[in-house]
Amino acid sequence: MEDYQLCPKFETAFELLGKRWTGLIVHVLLSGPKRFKDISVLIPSMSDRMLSERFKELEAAEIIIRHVYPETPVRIEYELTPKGKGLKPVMDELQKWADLH
Amino acid sequence: MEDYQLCPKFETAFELLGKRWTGLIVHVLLSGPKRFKDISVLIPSMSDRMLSERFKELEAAEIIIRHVYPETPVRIEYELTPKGKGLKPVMDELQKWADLH
DNA sequence: TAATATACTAACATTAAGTAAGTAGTTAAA
DNA sequence: TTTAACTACTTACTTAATGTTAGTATATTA
Repeated sequence: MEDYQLCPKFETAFELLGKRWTGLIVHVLLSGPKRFKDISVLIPSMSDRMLSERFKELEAAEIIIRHVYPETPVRIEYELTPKGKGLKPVMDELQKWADLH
Repeated sequence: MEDYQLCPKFETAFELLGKRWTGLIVHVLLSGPKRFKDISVLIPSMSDRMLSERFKELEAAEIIIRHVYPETPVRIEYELTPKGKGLKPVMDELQKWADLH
């Protein structure tokens, strides 16, 4: 098979999105910024431990930003960066596929 | 947050594609049917054990079909089903995103 | 007879994820 | 004024997923 070569960028993308929960978290954030608790309620089968870990990875990959609002009690929100929002077409196509099959 | 509810079909899609290697395997098969060895060469960081396991899962999910050609030696090829090929737009959008970021 | 090839499988080690409980900081109720 | 409640996590431990290495079955070639 010489008709194909794997693109490294594509591989990198899958190293991230191929991790459990990551895709769902991004998908949920596409509907707007959310707090830790919001997401853990929206994806109840995911543990807090995983959410915390995924948030850190997504922040490091510059897909989300963490906003700290110094209210009482403090409010923390996670929001997609432009890079993160760029995943919308991917999610939209996946949604179409999921609906169809 | 009452402005959002997770779609079960979407969740199911991610249970599959959110597994390591699955997305890359599908992506590779979009360029045509391939043999076991071909894919293990194209994705060298993946072990045979994983490829074997993922093939079974993808076959069970009706995303790929396994063809056995009784030649000598026997030739076995894995091909995307129409359902599997339906993932092309998803992969294309992800490729665009990967190129951009 | 030994070597090579394909398409796997098995046994075991390591890493990732799941589970349950706990922490720190603050607010409200008894 | 201890007690409880809430948010955003972290820690310790268990189980599941993945990685690593070696091996199997069948056949062809040297």
